[in-house]
Amino acid sequence: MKDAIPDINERAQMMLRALIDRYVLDGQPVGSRTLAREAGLELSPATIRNVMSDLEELGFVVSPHTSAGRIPTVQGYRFFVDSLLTVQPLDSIAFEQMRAEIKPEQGQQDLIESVTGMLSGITHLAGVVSLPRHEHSLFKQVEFLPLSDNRVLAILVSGDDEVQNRIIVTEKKCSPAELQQSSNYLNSLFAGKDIADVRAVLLSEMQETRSTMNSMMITAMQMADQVLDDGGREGFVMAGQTNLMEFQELCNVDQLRKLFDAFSKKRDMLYLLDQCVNAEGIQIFIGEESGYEMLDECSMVTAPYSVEGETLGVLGVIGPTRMAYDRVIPIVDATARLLGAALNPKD
Amino acid sequence: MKDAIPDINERAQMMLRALIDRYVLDGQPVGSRTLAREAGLELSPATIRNVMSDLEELGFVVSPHTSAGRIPTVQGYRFFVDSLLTVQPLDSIAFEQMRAEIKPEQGQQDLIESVTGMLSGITHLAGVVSLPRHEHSLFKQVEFLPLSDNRVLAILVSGDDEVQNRIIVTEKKCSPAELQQSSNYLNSLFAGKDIADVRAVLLSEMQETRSTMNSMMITAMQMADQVLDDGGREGFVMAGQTNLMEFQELCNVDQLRKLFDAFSKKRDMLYLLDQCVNAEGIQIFIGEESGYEMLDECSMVTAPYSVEGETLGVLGVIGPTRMAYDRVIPIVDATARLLGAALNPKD
DNA sequence: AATTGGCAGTCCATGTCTTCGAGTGCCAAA
DNA sequence: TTTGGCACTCGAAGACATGGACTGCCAATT
Repeated sequence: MKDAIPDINERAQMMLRALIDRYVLDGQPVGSRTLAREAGLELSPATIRNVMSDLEELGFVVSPHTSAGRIPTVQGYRFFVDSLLTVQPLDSIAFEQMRAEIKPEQGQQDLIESVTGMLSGITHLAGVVSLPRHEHSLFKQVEFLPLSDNRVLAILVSGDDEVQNRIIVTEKKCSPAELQQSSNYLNSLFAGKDIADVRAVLLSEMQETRSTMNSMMITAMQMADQVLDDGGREGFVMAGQTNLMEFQELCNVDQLRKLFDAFSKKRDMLYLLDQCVNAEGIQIFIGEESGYEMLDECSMVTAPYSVEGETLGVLGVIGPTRMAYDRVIPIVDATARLLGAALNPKD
Repeated sequence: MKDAIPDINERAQMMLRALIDRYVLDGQPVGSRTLAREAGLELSPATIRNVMSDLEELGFVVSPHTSAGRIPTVQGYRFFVDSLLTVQPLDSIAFEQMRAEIKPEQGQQDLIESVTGMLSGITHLAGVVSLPRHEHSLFKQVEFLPLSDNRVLAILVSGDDEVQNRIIVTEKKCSPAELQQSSNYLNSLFAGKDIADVRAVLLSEMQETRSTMNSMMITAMQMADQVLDDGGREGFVMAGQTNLMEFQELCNVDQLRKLFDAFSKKRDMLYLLDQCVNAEGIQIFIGEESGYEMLDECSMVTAPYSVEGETLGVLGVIGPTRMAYDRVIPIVDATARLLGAALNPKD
């Protein structure tokens, strides 16, 4: 009873590390014999057992039943990644290989998809990339094309050369000439401005100076309002979900189904990803820490990606709790950097 | 040896139907007792056994082992759907419900996705819809926007108001004015023409009359060439894959993995769907008939959808061989009609 | 005080046996 | 042609024994 601070001495730490390393390999509970052989320390199994007993008391490991070896708990992994894990940056050869796989020339959507695929391909886990935010992108150009009746196809080009097209419904039927007028008007008025600002201006204008506007202007404003309402056009891209089927601990169909269903719940996934977008660097959710029951057996390693200091989104991988964090972390990190670079317009 | 044509009399057919109906319910081999109780015929199990023995000889059923009931073979299903199955058209209430779920106002991509989701939602199977072909769509308008260096963002609007945007690489750096000229030129020249024709004209023009064109025209032609090369922009949309996890016969992880991997092989899936696009109405692949090993335990029910008599694509569902064909077929059929209608521009 | 070897005990995985039930095939009777 | 009866087969499920891989604890050793 001398000290409440647990005696988590160097040797015990070494053992926890060795145990996790071993457990990551095959997912089997690790016994004292095995550890004695593999830990590098010259100790007998009996000694190991004593230490393991301590680690168990600290909550870092458990045995699934009386006469089984130990497996790491969530707390065990947490301590491991926080204090024990030394990540070395990706070696430059691998980094260059990854860079070569990313072709910034392509459109943004394709870029994101190829990055997601790469992420899952390299790690053999499920890769996920949230679509970049567009909040501070610039209004570049808008075009309107008449469809049937009072439906109009609007094409909005923003400063980063992303094109959105959307069908909007107008109050009355518009002639091609009217549409042309409207787009000219909007283009001359707003070109180069920040889209978020444009919306704000638009709304106040419409309320305050409505009477002084002619009908063309009103129509133009109303259409612009619809176009610029991005309605939270957020999303994410996933790849390699089937990789998770390789892991026995996820291999019962029920578990898998839960997982896959979760992946298709856009709202939940976005919420989860949003939690990571504000963090500085690599974030690691282990098991239940994510707050989502369906991801209980899973961990998530994420990193935000950014262009010129502004964070645009998050990317990462989802895999079983027993993943090779030391290998995965640098890969996620590198991918975030590379994606940021590829999205930088002045490359 | 009197007759090679098997004596597949009415009663035997009734039994095969009853057996399949029963087997579809729970996937368990069906024994003579059960059938005697449920088939509606007033016959003893012993009689049933005799008939079953005949059906087995014909290859319509097998028993997985000596003392088990019978299950239908692929040939059994085939005979069932070809000769025994009476599909009644979807009742009008259900049909109207489906119609209400399809909103033709939205863009084509969204439409396809919602239809795919609906298909899998209603059938509890995996739904798949191939993207509509665009071969005979009309050239409506093209716009060029300068990006960095000699990259140009091209926006092509076709007659069905689909918008494609693509980054093309030009030989030399183009000024905005030049781009404007080029697009004007192309728009005036080709507006309203069939895109396939436009390409053909383009190619011959470029070769024959090159000398008489000014440089702007050449540039315009070259860019148009890149834009119109649709590079087989074909694809498909899938939904509800996780529904397949409900079926025990697909529930071992290996099988599932094969299946899911197959789903993500774009090339294979397209080939498979292409096989159905030429058929008139509902097509049914049972088990190995698809020619794809990974779909051995699966059946596929498809129907082409078309607008004004021209087939644009295929849609359908993928599920276990023991699916409720009588329920699924009318749904697939109705969906194809509804999608065709929703895609019809003059709705 | 830390480490170690030894020993009893626990628990799971595996294999064997048995039993039980569902189902078939065949035969003789109706 | 249909039916009941009977022997037989096979798989699923439970009981049981065996072996192996552990742990926990204790006493001996360093």
